[in-house]
Amino acid sequence: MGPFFSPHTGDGRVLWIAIILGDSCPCSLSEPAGFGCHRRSDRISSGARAARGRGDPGRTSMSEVGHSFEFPEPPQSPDFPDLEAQVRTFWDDNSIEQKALALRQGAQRFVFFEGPPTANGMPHPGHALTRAMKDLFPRYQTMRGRLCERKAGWDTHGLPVETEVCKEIGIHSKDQIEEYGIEPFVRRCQQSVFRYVKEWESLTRNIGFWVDLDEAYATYHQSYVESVWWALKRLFDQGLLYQGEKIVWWWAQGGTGLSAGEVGEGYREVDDPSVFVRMPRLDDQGQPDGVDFVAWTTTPWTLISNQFIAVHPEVQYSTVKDDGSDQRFIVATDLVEKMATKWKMELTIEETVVGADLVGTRYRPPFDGYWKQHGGRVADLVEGGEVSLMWRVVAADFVTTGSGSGVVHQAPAFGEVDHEVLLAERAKLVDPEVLELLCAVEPDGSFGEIAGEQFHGRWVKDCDKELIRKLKEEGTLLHQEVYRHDYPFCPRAREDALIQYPRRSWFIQTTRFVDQMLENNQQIQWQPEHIQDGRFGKYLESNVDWTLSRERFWGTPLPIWVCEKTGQMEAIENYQELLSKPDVVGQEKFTDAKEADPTLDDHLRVHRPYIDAVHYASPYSEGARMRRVPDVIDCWFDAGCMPFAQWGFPHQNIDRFSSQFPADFISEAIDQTRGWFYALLSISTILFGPEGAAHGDERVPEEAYASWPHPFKSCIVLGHLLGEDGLKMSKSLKNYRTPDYIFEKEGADAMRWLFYAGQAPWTSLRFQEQSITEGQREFLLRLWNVYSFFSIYARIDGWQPTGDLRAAPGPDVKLSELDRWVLAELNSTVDQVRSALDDFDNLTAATALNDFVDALSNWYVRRGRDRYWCEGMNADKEAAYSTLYHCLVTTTMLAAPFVPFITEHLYGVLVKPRGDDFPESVHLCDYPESDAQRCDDTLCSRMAMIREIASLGRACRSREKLKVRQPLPAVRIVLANSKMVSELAADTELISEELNVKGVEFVEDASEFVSYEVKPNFKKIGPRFGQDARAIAKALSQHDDPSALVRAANSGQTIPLILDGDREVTLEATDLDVRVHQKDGWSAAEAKGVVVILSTEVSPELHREGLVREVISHVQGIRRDLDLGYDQRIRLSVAAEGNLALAIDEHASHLQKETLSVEISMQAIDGVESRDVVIEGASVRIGVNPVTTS
RNA sequence: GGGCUUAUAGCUCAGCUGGUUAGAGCGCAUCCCUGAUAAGGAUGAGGUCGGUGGUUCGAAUCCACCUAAGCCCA
Repeated sequence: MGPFFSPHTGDGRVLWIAIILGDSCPCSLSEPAGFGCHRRSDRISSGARAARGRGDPGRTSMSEVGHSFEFPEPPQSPDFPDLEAQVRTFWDDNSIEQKALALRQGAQRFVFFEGPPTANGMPHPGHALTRAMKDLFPRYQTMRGRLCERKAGWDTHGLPVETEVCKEIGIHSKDQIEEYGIEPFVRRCQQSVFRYVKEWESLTRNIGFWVDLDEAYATYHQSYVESVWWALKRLFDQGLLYQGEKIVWWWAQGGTGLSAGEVGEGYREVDDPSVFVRMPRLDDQGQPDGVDFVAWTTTPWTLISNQFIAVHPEVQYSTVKDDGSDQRFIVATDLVEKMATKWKMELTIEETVVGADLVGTRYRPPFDGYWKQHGGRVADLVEGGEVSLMWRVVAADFVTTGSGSGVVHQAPAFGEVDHEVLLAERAKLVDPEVLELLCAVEPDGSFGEIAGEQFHGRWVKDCDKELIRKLKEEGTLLHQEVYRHDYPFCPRAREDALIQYPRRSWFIQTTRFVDQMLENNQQIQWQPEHIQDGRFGKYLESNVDWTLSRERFWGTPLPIWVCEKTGQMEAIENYQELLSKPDVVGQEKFTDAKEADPTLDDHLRVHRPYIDAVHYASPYSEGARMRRVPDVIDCWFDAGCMPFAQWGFPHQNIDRFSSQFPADFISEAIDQTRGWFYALLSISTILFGPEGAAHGDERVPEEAYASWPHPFKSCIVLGHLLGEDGLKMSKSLKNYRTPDYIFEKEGADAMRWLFYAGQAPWTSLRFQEQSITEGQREFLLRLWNVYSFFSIYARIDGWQPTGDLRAAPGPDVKLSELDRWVLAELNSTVDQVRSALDDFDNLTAATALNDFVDALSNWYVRRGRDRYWCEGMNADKEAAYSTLYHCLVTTTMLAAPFVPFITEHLYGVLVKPRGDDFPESVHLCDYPESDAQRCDDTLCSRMAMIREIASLGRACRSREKLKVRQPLPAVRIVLANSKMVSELAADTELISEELNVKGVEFVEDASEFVSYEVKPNFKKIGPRFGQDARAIAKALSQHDDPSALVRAANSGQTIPLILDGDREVTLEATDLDVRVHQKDGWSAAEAKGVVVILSTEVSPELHREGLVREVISHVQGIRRDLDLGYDQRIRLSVAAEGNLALAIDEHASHLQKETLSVEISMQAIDGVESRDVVIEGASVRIGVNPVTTS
């Protein structure tokens, strides 16, 4: 054994490139600057590495020698945030995003609509989720070869903006805004709109959402506003935009209605009075007949404005007599007992009728104000005849007997449902207008004159007590109690109770299009599916006309001008049209302001108050002027116009609109169901549907009238992101971290992967930092480790891929079975990922990718590691490298839409060193396609069985406390399906290596080790035999020779079976489900269809072999502690005695090979790093001395 | 009060159109590996699939009701 004995060749030649290359570092020859060195001693912290700068990920490392190159050295452990920062810079410097678009010019489009966020609030992790999801599919489709433009957008209007500004200047009521001045107020609104745009842009950039921020649309821009105006004009001209009455939640002190969202914020539990009021029934002559309806309400102040009382048409009502006083009342029959208790009366039922029979009966309201004016009036019915105008019983389905008396007081001015009753009653009249809305309350919340002197001018809620006292005095009040319920208050003035109040508003007649909207909806691909007929479908079915107008300041002005004399109205579609009107004046309000302050945003030209100042001569009345109505519109309408307004259509960009309509894909969170999703669908339906309002405008291209669905074909509805505590993320709870924190710590890819691979996108997700780290380890790091493994050895061997981008192993490469297997898995993964992504299913795609990377790392690489260790190149090693490289590159490309940063980096280090023949970015590549030739289901299921067997073998070892290091004589395998035996026969080597056993034996007649259980294959048996399935199961389980059944099945014979002693059935092999179970007394483990029996006898020879592996293990540990390079030679000394010494002697060459020892000494060497280890209780001194070469 | 959704291991979640041993990851316990190593891996414990009733030969899966939570509306 010479000093330079080579463990590989055994003849003293030193073949290792690493050793020839120099004293320390095998990569020194062509080390690209800045890429570091793989030697352990060269290890530096990630921070220091970042400071050194590793160059851009696209850096090539062409060697000086011809076309050959070397893969760059992977860092010891990846610093993802650092890598991502480099990738961002690479994208920016090389305009990759723009190139991805340019590359697909002229290709079939994949249309994506960006739902505009508001930039006057800070983005939070939830926005990272939507942005990640919005990025995945466009990125994928681009790689699939389609052109996907992504125009960013901002939602800029609405009450939230106004509220923010109000907070800033310390005011909150509408009066105060007017006092402050609409002009400065609106200008402040405009200035605040992009307050957090920097944060939004940085989130967008950091998460890797490719979207064109430079060409972003903003809803307040003139061209956008004018598109909205165009839509409104079309609606107005078709009679679909009208003025009407609506009951709104009204903040009386602030003089404004509140949106549903704001009202929702302000609910709290309060005690309100609950009163039962007598309303005397009237006979045909209009005289009380001695029976009183008992009506119930929790808002006594609305009694003054009473118009009807309502009963449920199908509920039973009884006339009852109070035995004490002889008074008679009408209440719901079910409630008689309850009322008797409440009122402390003895009530006797005299007569019972159904509610419908009471309808039309007249009564007298508790207050006289309106009664005096309208008490005797009647109106003509459409169906003929007449009816008293008010104060009669009406039918209403919402009446319940859950609370109150079953008879409900109706004041349509102060309740939306009550108001609907009024509308329904109006519809029955020949002249609906005669049935006016009674409202005894002024807009400021005080009673009007009609309420009488006592209450006039006072805040209604303050009057409840006195009102009740008055009723009591008059004997009208039957009973009073306290009712605890939730009631809304102004969220910005916590003491101000809101009231429902009628306002005149502008409406869009969406109800006329309900059927079309439903039809449209049916064609949309929703995820999750239940949105279609569930939340969204139900919402459409219960559609009410869209309340468009807002009595506010910062929003798209409603483009209706009214003749001040005649009330005739006109809609205007853009500023230009306005200027073309006769004798138009007022536009100088804006130009003057602009002159005074040149920084004034030009877009404000079309906003309040400047637009309000513009008026023109009325064509309807000589000398009269046309002036704009004061309202602005609901900002949801703005957002819903986005498909055409983002282009300024139809005033410009007609072609861009038509090529980008409808969208293939949109995605937002669940709260957008009634928000953006509804706005998009309804506006598109009423404009571009078959009966849409856009018809007749010749600027509208044919493409706009696309068949359903439009304006979006598929939609992923995202769940909400929850905080670590499982609660909704909220600023006040401080239960979330900003996305920035994650970007800096874990990186964007880790966060994206969590979103895609963690759960279905619509489940609400608990955002736990820990799950980000887990996903990172499980997928990103695992992939990284495979890459790292590959690079280390490819560098050592100087291996280089050939062929095209993905460098699939060519026909001359001698693939091993393991290679063929991993290639089959790879190609089936390609298929799965593609079809899932085509179907907008990120979870299935991500799971398939994850499984593949797991198989690649934990089976392919692990099982094939030693193929890369042997010296020099050979056919098998070539196969191993080319297979692994092909898998890595393909996986990188497959994963690119999911984790765009790390894949860009991997592409940079795996592909770009090969030269300039390939796309400069992974995102400019075509998405991998599978090679059907490589798919092999049989091989895959066979390998799955081998992995199962290996797992069972390990379970046996674990149970017997036998380390894998200890070789064992044999493993016996029993398969339920004997056909698999021949398939697996070729794989015995794999199994024996994995389980460290000397022999593998497939046992067919295994009654010694296992017992058979034969069950029916219910899936086949069930439909065929129905009820007899159970009897068959019983007969099989009680069969006296199960192994005979198995033999019959395996040989393809039919199996006759007697049921319950007489009936006979015949089964085939496929009707059976054979299981094997281990018998006691053997070290065995079982799974479905297989039992593995381990032979645990350790002979002295095997024991010594185990001992040597023990020594090897320790030596490797020492090598690692000494930071030795992977190919560093050592001199080894083992001071061992007895059995151990014998073992070492016996297996010296193996020991040398495994530990890269040039020589082994059985005595301690002086001056050498050594350590004492314990092997089987005995202390052993092992010394390791690195060989220095010169 | 109405609509929709959800409920599966200690935690986070899979479980395809019903098929008889309900899966993964994390955590935990035990252990392995050490030439991907400030990594990696295995094995194990842990579940009457929210409850009750029904349909069915068979239900985590379908139906009804109930309970709890979330979202939306009122």
